[in-house]
Amino acid sequence: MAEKTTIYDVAEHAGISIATVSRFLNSPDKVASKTRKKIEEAMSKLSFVPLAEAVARARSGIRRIGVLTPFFTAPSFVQRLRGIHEALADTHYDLITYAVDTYEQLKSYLSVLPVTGRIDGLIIMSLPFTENDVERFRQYHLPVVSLEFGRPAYSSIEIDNILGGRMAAQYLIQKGYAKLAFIGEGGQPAYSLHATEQRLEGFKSGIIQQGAQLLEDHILFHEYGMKYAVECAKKLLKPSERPRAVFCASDSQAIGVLKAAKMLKLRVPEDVAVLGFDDIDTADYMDLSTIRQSLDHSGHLAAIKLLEHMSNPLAPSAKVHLSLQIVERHTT
Amino acid sequence: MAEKTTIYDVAEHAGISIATVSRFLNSPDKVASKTRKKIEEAMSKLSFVPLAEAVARARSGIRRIGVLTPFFTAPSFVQRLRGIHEALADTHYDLITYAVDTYEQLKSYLSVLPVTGRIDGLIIMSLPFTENDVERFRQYHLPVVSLEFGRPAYSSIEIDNILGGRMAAQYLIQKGYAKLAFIGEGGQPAYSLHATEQRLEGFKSGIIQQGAQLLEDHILFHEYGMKYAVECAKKLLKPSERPRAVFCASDSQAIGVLKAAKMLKLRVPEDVAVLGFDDIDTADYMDLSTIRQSLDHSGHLAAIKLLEHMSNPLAPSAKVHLSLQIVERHTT
DNA sequence: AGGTTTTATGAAAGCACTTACATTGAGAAA
DNA sequence: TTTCTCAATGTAAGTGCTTTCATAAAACCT
Repeated sequence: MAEKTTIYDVAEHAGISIATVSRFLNSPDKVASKTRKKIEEAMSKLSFVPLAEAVARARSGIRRIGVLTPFFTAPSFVQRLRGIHEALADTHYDLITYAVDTYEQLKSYLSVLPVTGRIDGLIIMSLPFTENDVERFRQYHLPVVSLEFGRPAYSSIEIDNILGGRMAAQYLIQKGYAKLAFIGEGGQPAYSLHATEQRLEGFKSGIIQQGAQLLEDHILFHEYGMKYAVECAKKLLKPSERPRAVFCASDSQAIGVLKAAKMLKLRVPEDVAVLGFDDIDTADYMDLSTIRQSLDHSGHLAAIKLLEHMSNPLAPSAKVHLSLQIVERHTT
Repeated sequence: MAEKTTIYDVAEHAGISIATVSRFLNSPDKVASKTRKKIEEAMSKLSFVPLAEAVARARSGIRRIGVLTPFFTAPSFVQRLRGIHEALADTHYDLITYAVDTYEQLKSYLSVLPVTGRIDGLIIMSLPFTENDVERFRQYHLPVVSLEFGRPAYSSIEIDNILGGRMAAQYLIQKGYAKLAFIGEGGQPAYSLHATEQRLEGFKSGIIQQGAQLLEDHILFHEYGMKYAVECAKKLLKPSERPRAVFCASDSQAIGVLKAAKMLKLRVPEDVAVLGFDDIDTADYMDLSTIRQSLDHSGHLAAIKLLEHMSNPLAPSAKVHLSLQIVERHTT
């Protein structure tokens, strides 16, 4: 059996110390290019492959962070992912994305990930988990930070959806719109996360407070997807009893409304005003007024917090509440 | 770092030495049953899992695929990623994304990833690499499939950008537009990938063939980003010598042109027609005519091909050329 | 040139375990 | 009782790699 080549062999062959070889493996930019060349040469000559087990042992960790995310299709998830990536860019952590499609999958990941040792830390994005899961995370010492959903006494980055709804109401009413409507996503119960409902709740309460109108007929839910959004919006905008302004629980939906309005030859905001939620990249392109929850930033924060938990298991868990911000563009 | 319990903890808890614990793990019959009991007790109480075992399990059951992608901000990357994820969904592969920001980073990943054994297969997305890199991949037996960029005799999923450009020209001319313009992304040389240039080349050749007009002033490049796109489009659309139709090397840019047109109160397509490239999700929302390269599908294909290479190292490498398709909506 | 900061490197101390070797104390044989 | 085994356990030296710290060399600054 061929004797394993180790970094010692490589080091000897290249006439340098093992430390430098190791450094080359982990952060090549810290090694002079001249040395780098020598190492590369030696490694390829000896066809060296580091022993994963030894690496893991020496690092006492696998250096991987997992992200549990709804099967990414919604832009908002991508933006958060971007924030996470950014925060991890100059650490030595690899990012593994676990895209969740069904409730079963979610359950399975939640129970398996802590045990298998595939990751050193986990970010749960916009997905619900139970106190049981938390218990398991604790037992296996898996640090977890969640986004857009939280558990008591467990770190998370959240926004105040109720407040967001209220802000929307206040803003629209103040702009002079009295007959309001709401469009949200129904669909998958597992993912709903109350976020939509909370936004609606806040919206309602704001409306009551300020004395405007939100007819039952003007509260609509539809499945995730542009088609549905457009369809739904058409239904909303057609009748004579048309709302003056529509608040959507997400930008994607707002874009659907925009499209429907165009098809019905309605001017925005002259005939209907549209307000979204999220401020995804596209919102800017489309001049959509919306409520910004700093998506990139929230991902970033989650990653930072997770790193803290990982480097210091005693770090107190904390909930971060991101502030929301009305972004006025040309649809309101 | 997940504070793993070690055999030291177990040993301490059981009041014996680590060697005995280790022995218990490896050959339990060498340990007195009384001691054995104590160890078992301590282990279960501390929910101890030997690191090496965890590593081994993590490595044997689950393999890893890396994706090298431009720091993802462009929707087209995300869609391809989605396709990859989808293809991997019911396999036992974890997906690790490496977001590349600079040329140095790219170089570093390309040279280090094959060596470190962190991944079992690699997908390179829209990023250039050299024959040298290919050599290295071979040497370290790392299966690689690339997207939107290829190497001779190496598996990749590509599209014919020149043809795409030609299609654009043909289509626009046939629609009756004679004065044409082109907008592409300049910016980072590392990422450009010729794609833009090739599309322009094809566009030009198509125009020559059919005898239409493409003034030098009507060929513009700008940096990546919506701001730049809009700015650039404004410049293009302002003067009296305005083009009748604009072909953009990407949908994002086309959206920028749409926005600029709106700001300048130009009707689309009555005053200017706009044709994009990619057919990203948003294109549909915006009713943008475009040339579709099935992004999701290409990611999917790449993943499938990679899996094939991984399970059978002798599988012949192959280039897949995806076909392009004009999607006519309402901007042309 | 002189001093200071930066960068590249090596020495050596871990990491979580394994294992060869040493030690201990019982029981068996003398 | 003394000696000899031998099973049960501990000690400590590896394992291949990472990482901290110190140092030497190079790059910057007046």
